[in-house]
Amino acid sequence: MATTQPTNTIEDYLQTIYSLQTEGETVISARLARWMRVTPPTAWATVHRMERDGLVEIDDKKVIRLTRRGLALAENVARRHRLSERFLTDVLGLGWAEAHEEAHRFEHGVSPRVDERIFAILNHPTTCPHGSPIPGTGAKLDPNLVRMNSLREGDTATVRFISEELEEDIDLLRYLERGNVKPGQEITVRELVPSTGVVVIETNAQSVSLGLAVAAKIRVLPSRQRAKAAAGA
Amino acid sequence: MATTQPTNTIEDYLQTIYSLQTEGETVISARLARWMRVTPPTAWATVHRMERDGLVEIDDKKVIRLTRRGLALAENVARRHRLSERFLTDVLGLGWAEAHEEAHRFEHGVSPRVDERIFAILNHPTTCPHGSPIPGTGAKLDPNLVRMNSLREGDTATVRFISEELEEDIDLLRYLERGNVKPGQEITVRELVPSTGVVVIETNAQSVSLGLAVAAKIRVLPSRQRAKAAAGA
DNA sequence: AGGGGGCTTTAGCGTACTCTAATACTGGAT
DNA sequence: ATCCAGTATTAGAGTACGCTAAAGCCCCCT
Repeated sequence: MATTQPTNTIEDYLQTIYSLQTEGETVISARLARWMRVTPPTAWATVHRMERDGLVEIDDKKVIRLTRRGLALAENVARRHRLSERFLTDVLGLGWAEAHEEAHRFEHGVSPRVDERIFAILNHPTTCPHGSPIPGTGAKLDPNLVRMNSLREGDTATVRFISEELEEDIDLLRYLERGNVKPGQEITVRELVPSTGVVVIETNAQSVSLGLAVAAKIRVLPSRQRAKAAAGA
Repeated sequence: MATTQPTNTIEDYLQTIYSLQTEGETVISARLARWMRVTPPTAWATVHRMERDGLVEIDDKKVIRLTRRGLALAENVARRHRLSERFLTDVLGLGWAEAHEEAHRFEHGVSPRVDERIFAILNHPTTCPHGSPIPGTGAKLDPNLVRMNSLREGDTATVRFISEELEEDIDLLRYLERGNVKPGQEITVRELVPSTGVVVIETNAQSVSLGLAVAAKIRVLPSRQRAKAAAGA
């Protein structure tokens, strides 16, 4: 059962599984391997250690799911991560794009006492700078959000959420930051031709091009809108 | 030569060796083992890995000394540690006694960027809350300081520095905090009888008793003073 | 001289985490 | 029916760090 504190590695896995799971993705070992930048056997072994320790369950289709205990620990890690991001941007003045990477190192050193103090100093924030809700605050992803790739040309919407998955790519984050594709920003879809695989949006009078796979991991709140198909997964 | 980043463990050893070395103590493996709370064979193996990696040298008397490279890394760790302590107390409002323990976890997550931001926000502090100089600021331990156990009854002095070694004992730190034995505090020696092994001092009208071994690890700046013997090691 | 105590060092082990190479499985697409 | 891609899994290895048990060393004190 491993009563001891999870290692940094295990904390990272917990956090990743948690993010994928809450974003409605299926978690399998191979995906974790890519995300964590380790080889498949490494991820496999680690996930099985987690199963042994009662943090996850693996069903017959090899889908990994957090147990109650794993979820509790994962929420704790995610909270520290997102709180750290807020802290690093709002108090220390780090860039929006760098925050994720820095928080990744920072989060492991945040004790409950420090968590509590940071939370207070930030005035009880409910989301990280990229829009993910901070566990423990009661905040949830707004179910009215829609994936950006499901908008149609001419649609207007407000950016609300950048997937944690995209945050792993700091160059992409920098590109989004330069293009102002950040929570709160209003956008208009200029071009969206599925066959080209590209969506072009306008933010603050600048035009930004994104691949559809990327757009699918950005969630927006449509403005007026003749409701289109998919909202969820 | 290990170009890779030191592990947290190695960072901790570097920091400990650095503290002992700059406080004028001789560093041997057994002492590190006690400080790090590991068994002698563990400390021995770790120190030898450090030697292999060019961080320390071990002379024929088994005394461990930082190499140029080890020193540079150690200063970096010590800086992050002491800066973290300042930050945790001054910005986050943690207690003086808890700061060391918390900083111990915190320091490993502080990147150069974060170091730089914290340093700026704190307005370029030169010491940690317990009086240790922060490397990189040019600050050094004042050579006029004297170990508290070398004072005589009736002497008055100002506390300037609590050894990092004492900081490992959080109960002792709490005791010192309650008794106001902190940098900046003026004290008067009420009793100091070597045979009893105890020194009794007065701070802010309260009386505090300390063992001589502890007093030897607290440095003070004597006030008027008919100079007594030892000042250094 | 002899005995301790404290320190060092070797030997042997165990866990976490990482890799490469190679072997299975599984579910489509030809 | 077959083959391929992606995935899972086994085998074999290596490093870092921890531990216990058991020698060795050295120096000091009686």
